[in-house]
Amino acid sequence: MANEMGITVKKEENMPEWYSQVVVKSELADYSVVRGCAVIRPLGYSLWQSIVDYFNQRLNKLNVQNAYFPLFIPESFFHREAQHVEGFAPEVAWISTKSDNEERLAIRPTSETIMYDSYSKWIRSHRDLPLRINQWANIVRWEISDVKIFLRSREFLWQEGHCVYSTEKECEKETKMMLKEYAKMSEELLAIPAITGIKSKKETFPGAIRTYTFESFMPDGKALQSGTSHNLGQGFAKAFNISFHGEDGEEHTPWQSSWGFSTRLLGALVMVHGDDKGLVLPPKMAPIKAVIVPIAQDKSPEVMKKAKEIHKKLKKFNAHLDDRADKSPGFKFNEWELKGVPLRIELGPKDLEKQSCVVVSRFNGQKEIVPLNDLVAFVDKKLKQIQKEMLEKARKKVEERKTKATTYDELKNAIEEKKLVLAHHCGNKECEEQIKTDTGGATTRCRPTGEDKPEPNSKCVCCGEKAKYKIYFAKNY
RNA sequence: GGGGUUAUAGUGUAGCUUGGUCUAUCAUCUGUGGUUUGGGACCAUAGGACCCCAGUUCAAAUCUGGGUAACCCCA
Repeated sequence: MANEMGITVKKEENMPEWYSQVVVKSELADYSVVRGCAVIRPLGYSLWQSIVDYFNQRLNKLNVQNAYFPLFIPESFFHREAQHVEGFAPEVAWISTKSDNEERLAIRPTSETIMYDSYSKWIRSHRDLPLRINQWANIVRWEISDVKIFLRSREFLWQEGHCVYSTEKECEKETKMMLKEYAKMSEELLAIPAITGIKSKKETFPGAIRTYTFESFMPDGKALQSGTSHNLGQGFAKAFNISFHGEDGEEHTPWQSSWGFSTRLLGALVMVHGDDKGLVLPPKMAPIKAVIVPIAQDKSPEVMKKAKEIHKKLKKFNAHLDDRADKSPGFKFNEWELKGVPLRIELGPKDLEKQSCVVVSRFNGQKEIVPLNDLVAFVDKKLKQIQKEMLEKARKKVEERKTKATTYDELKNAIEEKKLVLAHHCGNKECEEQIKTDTGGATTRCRPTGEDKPEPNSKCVCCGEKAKYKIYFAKNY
């Protein structure tokens, strides 16, 4: 039955509207009265918390420490690195409250400058390196006025890691390592296939010499930049006077990297896994991994008694017992499906007779009758299986959308067909711009890791100049 | 930057052209009581709204002007 409580549009037919409905109706997040900003509700925040917990464990293993730097950045800091100021100037929000002789302050759009000012004081010796610091923070980028919750908003949450190394080699090695960490997290935790590679010159972070990226490919044929790891070279170090005494007694300029991902990942999670009934959460992300729905609970005290028993047994999965008396089972089924809970356990009088229950998987709708005695082991196994199968399913969808283009027409057609297109490119910014114009906004995504070498004597798909590398093209979020 | 559309309970809406039983429709929602329960149950009962400011008028949700906000289209 069509009802405005549920999702009223199909994912395939109108993805922007579908996305907005899923996010709001599942209570992940909500729009706010503040223009350009969204509210992350408890369910949405718990998903972010899952990511934070996972990543903090990884950071600990990688000897990265968490810290916190000011939200405000003096205007002059931006001007120290020429490309950095040029890249961020249009989207910086400024504080207008200040006394006459005070410097104007920006609200951080990213924290390189404010952090590196401190770094210059802290780093003296090669013994102080490598320095690896991460901060969890909120970020403001003001140019955005139309909100797409998690994907585009003026304020968002992220982590930014900022490391300093004594050698170029070590810096490059760890810049790449962090990208691998991101890809691993995307696939293991979020069950989202990661496409990794190097950004083109045009898409490189302002102030960096090289940007590694992991891209997620959405079901509507658009790519989403989901995390980046930048080799900053020595530009910021020079601009912020970071130097160290080497073993040789000489003064040296260190090498730096920065890397980050944001609450955008939650947007990807919704789009990749969600369906016409709402959210679908991978078990590792779901705050509640199973919900128990008793049938005829008021008529049969036995049902409630057993349901409570099961609830206790499934505590380690943070199972939820939905014992609301004023809601029918059908209502509950729909509601928990909307919220994406991985498993639903139905328990009614008919099940009690057989000492079993019905377990339904959210992501494929599969129903299984499970003996009550085997339930805990079954749930454990099933959750692991679902986590794996969700990644496989998502990966298969991405692979189906990958294609290659050797001519400009092929490229344009493939983009039109919502593909992720691999083609030769000359590496010129002007040529990238031309492609963007001709394809209705498709941009170069990345030179895929290990697959970006051009064929001998190959030419750029657009301008016909000698190709420098192979690169993915797709429309962009 | 230019053009268009809209603004009514928590949500979605009817009413506006032609001002007057509008004491504002319907559904959902929220509270309470009861009957229900294997795919969005039902009955009873209560609650909740005309974006803001001015003007016209005996009389404004409705007409006029201004403001504000949102959405859409074009550059």
